Amino acid sequence: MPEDSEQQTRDAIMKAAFNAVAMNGYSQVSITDITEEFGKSRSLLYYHYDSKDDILVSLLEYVLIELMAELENESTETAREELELLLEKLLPSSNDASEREMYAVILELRVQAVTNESFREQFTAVDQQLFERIDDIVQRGIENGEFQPVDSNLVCEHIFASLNGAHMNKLTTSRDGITERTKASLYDYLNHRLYRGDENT
Amino acid sequence: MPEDSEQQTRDAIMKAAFNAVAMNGYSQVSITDITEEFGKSRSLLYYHYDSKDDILVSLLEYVLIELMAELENESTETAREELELLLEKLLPSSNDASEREMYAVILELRVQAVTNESFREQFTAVDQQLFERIDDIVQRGIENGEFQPVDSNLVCEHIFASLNGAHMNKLTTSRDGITERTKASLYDYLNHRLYRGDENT
DNA sequence: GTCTATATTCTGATAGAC
DNA sequence: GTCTATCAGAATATAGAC
Repeated sequence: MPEDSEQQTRDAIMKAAFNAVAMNGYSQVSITDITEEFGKSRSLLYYHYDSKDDILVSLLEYVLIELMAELENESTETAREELELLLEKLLPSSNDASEREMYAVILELRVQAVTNESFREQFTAVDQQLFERIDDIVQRGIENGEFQPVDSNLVCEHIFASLNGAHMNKLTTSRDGITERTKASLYDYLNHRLYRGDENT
Repeated sequence: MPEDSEQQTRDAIMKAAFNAVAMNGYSQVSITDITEEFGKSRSLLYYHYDSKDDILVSLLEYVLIELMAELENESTETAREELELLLEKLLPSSNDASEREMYAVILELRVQAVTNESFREQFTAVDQQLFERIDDIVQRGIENGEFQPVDSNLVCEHIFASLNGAHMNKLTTSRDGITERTKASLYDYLNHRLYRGDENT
């Protein structure tokens, strides 16, 4: 099923917009910046999209779809494996620059949700999906006895906040070893609050 | 010690810039917006500040100083009291609009740190201070036997990430009861990981 | 210190040729 | 579909009067 060329061009524009935002941040990005990343003419953007706003709203959809695709389920033996696989994707320890770019762009877009209702709706929906995804895993773990019988909502909410906070810390400060430390602290939490085995200290 | 009038004007401009960012977000704010909040002429801004950039960088300092002032120590009997007093300030449950504005503006500014080195330096320094503040309390609690003998760094890192994530969730999504739920999940964590008393479930 | 007026550059967007 | 040329308006910033 080959993509038609209209869709290819639109994708290329999305990639250009992504790079432009990654480079200078949402607050600085202009149509000219996107054009330069795109490599074609400025007016061509307007042939494929209605306005700058249209491009940026489309970028949000594009990025969120890409994110959710990366988080697709893989079948695992245990709930714990599934949870840790998901967390590893959501909080990659690698210093992979493209992973960082991805989460940086999402953060830039996310903050627009503070003052932009349509952005907020999209993030609300994605968070809801992600929350349910984690909740399913935790409940599965509780039911089959892998996990302690915790209040799943409470634990998921906490995992969720930790993840968002971890990205924030990683992307907006330069404290040493912040990624690894935040991650270790999340696993420490899971060890004590969720997993079985009396390794409590 | 009455402030001189130069400082008063600069403060008024800072408040105007704060309101302008709170209203439309960092990415949309213009000198004209700030002028309208300020109520005087546009060029007066340039008499007191060098440039738009200068105003925004100064706003960051202004807001961070205000934040740190709000978190000033109060003497408490127990470490737990001190910790919870601090967390209450950092994560107010009230739906106070001005508290929300404050954290919204900080978030807007914080995300600029992704692509702006001087912003990142400032947030790194503030986070470092705040981290040490929490770390002191936790260590005090451990030493006097109030808290469990945890790895203080690990626990503080986790509290820290949860706080940032809580603000993010609150400000960029509309999930129901998100503030209370995130907060409850943090206290659940403290109950099980830090406080003594065998209320483990 | 504060204003009005203006210079200048940049922005988003369109028209029209190919 | 893609380009060049161009518009109208908004942006930051400055000059100069009071």
